[in-house]
Amino acid sequence: MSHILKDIIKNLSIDCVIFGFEKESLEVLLIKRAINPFKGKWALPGGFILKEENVEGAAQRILKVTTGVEDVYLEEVGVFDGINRYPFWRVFTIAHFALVSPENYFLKPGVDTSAVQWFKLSELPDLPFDHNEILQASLSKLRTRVRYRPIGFELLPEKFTLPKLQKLYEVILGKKLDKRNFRKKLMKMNLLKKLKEKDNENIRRAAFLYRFDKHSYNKLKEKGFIFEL
Amino acid sequence: MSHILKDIIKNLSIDCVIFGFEKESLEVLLIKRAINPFKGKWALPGGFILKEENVEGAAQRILKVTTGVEDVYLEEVGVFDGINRYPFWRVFTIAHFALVSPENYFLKPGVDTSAVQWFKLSELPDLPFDHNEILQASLSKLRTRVRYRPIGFELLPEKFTLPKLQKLYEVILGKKLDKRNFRKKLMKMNLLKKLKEKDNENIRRAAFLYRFDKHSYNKLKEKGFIFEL
DNA sequence: GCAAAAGTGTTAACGTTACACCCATGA
DNA sequence: TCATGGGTGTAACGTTAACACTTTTGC
Repeated sequence: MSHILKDIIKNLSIDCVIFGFEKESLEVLLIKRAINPFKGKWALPGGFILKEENVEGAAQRILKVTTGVEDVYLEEVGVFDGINRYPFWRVFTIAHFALVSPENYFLKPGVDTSAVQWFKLSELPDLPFDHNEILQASLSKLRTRVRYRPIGFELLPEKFTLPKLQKLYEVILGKKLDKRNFRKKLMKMNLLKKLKEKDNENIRRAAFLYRFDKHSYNKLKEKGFIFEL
Repeated sequence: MSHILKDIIKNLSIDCVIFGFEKESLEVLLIKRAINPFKGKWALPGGFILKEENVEGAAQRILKVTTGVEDVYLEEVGVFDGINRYPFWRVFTIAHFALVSPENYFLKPGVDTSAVQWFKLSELPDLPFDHNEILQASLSKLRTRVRYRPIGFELLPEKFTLPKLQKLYEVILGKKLDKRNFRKKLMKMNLLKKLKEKDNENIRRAAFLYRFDKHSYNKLKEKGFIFEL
């Protein structure tokens, strides 16, 4: 850590599982550790909390300085408390997951990290500490959460197509969805604004772009609307 | 605290909202603080984590020594992190809620507490620290949770009647439920075992007693069953 | 015998699921 | 012109919601 010891709360850290969706699959951003313990191993980005920080602030700072990823959607997963989870002294860690649209960010290995890289869920290396466990818990929370909160959009660029969104849900939930039913359900919610533009990717027929309308969502939510997919 | 300072992790505490259901209403168990800060005020039971403890163990110990409530259902709500939430030094607290069937326990004020008492939700005193906020967050989590996990039973004695169970859900969810639909839904789940006994309370017609069948639930859960009410 | 709470089925409305063809575009 | 993925409606089904009367029992 670049912070001196007296600045940090020694017994409390943050670890983040950063999820990204790219090339039709769900990926996790790992850092290669440049310091001990586990120097040289791929691990979740993490770090200690500074004395004057709150939890969310610490998490955002740590993501930024270790990976270059900035100002992202973050959700607390829970506290991990294994007595020997950190080899040098007792550290409780507050696990989070972050949702990121990979093309929005330039990755740059930063503090205490020698590399940053996306890994497909199916090609994850074995992780040090209790990071495997944290990853599983985060994934499990993401899968439940994504059905009841409109957070899937956080994994896509601001403008996205319905086929992409559907693929995203299929990948996260691990099952195929019916195209017509999926669209019908989403459209009835009135949360997506159809744009005049189309997607210019290298596919055959271009798909219309949509934007998630956060403002409408907040208004509906106040009236008791509950997102469900 | 009765523990000397070197035994505790100074920057990490536990606070618990203990919910109980009695006389047809939802109540919260508060303790009267016997030490500073806020000596003499009603507050959530809480305390510091010991160096060799895990979080759940600490929470169970704290509940036991402060209120006499033992071995209860506990769920983590989240970390509360206000920089000045504890006036003497920086303390992050891991908030939990506990579910308790009040008649199962003898309350006894213990470590650092001079009294223990149930308060109706509608008659809560103003709480010190960020305990009002913790209480609201816990209540909100309970309300969501109770619909998707069979945890309502934790608030009732082992044997309970369907009218009591329905009342419980009505109180937590804040709306009246249809008797026939409620029973139909529950019965179809095959989670309740009807007993031969009836309730011997001072009411007119006695209601049959039921027991939640945890074993069946676990088996169903493995097969993908999701409780929903 | 009456007041108070327990118990019990049916129907209509609604939401979910299943399903197949035409369209636009680039190669 | 054909291969690829985008876009669209309807009917069957299952689930939820609405609703009223009979039973038991203590007073």
